[in-house]
Amino acid sequence: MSTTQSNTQRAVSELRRMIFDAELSPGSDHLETELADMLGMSRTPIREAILVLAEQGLVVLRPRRGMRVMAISVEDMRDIYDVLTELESLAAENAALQRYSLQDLSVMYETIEAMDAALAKDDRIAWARADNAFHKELVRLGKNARIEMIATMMEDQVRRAKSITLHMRPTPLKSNRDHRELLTAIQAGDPIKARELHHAHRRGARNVLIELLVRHGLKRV
Amino acid sequence: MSTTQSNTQRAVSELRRMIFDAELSPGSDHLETELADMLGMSRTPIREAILVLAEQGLVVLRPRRGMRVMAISVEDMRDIYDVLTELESLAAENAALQRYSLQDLSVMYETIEAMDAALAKDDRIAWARADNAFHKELVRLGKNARIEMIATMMEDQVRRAKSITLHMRPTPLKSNRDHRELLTAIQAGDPIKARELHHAHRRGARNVLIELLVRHGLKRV
DNA sequence: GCATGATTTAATGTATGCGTTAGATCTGTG
DNA sequence: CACAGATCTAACGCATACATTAAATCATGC
Repeated sequence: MSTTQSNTQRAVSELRRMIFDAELSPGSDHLETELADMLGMSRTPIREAILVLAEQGLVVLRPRRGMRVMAISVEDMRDIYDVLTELESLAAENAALQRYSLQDLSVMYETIEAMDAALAKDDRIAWARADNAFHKELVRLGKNARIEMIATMMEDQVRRAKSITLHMRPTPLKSNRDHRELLTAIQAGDPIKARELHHAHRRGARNVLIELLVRHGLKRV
Repeated sequence: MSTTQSNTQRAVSELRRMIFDAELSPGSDHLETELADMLGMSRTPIREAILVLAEQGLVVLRPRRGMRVMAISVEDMRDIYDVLTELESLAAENAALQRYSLQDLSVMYETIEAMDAALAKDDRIAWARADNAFHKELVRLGKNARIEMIATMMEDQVRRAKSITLHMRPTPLKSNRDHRELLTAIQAGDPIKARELHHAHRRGARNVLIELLVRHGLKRV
């Protein structure tokens, strides 16, 4: 590959990965020097990466105390899901307005198939991956670059919480059904129904997730 | 003041101001060295500031060609207003659910008074300031930190376009009426109505703005 | 013991220098 | 004149050095 990426970019993606995988635990503090040693580069690209992560809402900067990995509370969770619910529902509405062909909707169809296959094998990881792909594709079909960007940001912020709770929840049969219905509404060019279906779907997912966090006493993840 | 702010912070706010005031014109390119000279500091804080601005969607980074000030197209405008419409409408709904007292809503009331006063004097600048204050307060009352953050980001991105078109539009009498009605709905604790009123209000504002841009041939601002 | 001011420590903010390399310019050829 | 390759230029990416200063530690008087 000719695309030699900069140390700053590598620092950003590596730190993001470490945050998502909880190698840097939520709430923990990290000095620039520590991270620089960890990633084998000087403080300069680390500083730049930290600023980027702070803008992405993944860490907070505490002068003289390094960066703190953002911990997500139940309230944060609710706020984030509310944003996702609204924006993705608009995306669903807009997608329905586009009168996409079956061809255009093939990716979406494939993600649903993948979700079914994953459930059949009881492979939660694969299921989550396909579920994410569905939501991502939905947003893409909505044709609004800002929504894409914001949805990605919000998803990033709840990534840890979602992976923690992934194995706690009952078999998500309803999710697969919801996705199929939404695809049908988009195919049929019914923006109102697409919006309503997706709104209810996300709202339901939000409540399941919050209930899980509360039940398991996960105040901050 | 004991709060000595860093050069990076100063670079961020100064560059933001220059972008909003079009001292750095939309679409223009600027090298790190040029900006460093301009602000009287070394490249290091400038580089950091540029990264922050890029994450805020105000500039794009073009390796070896400097930062380019983001120019907003009519399509961008539509996308941004759609986001604002959805999220502020949710904020309005949530605000109505809070059952705020008259006391709690006093700021909102004051901004409406200020809008009326500004219109009476035909002071567009003051009107715009009060209008912004109303929307900001509305979002605050909705109690969702992410929505506050996103709304601010979206408003920043359309700031230039709004100030350019401020004097082109007919007297915005309807806006003031809309705001009053919304306040009444929030006071009355009617979330459905609050949402619907605000949704229509924002949608209307979006259309007025887009129509102005198109009519005046402003493809990118 | 405890509070308060002095001292120390170390993390940060910033400037600087330099190697790298993308673009720009130049040069010679078909 | 157009174009490919060689050369040049300068913007950038990064490491490093150092001054600054917040926090921690210590010393001292009550």
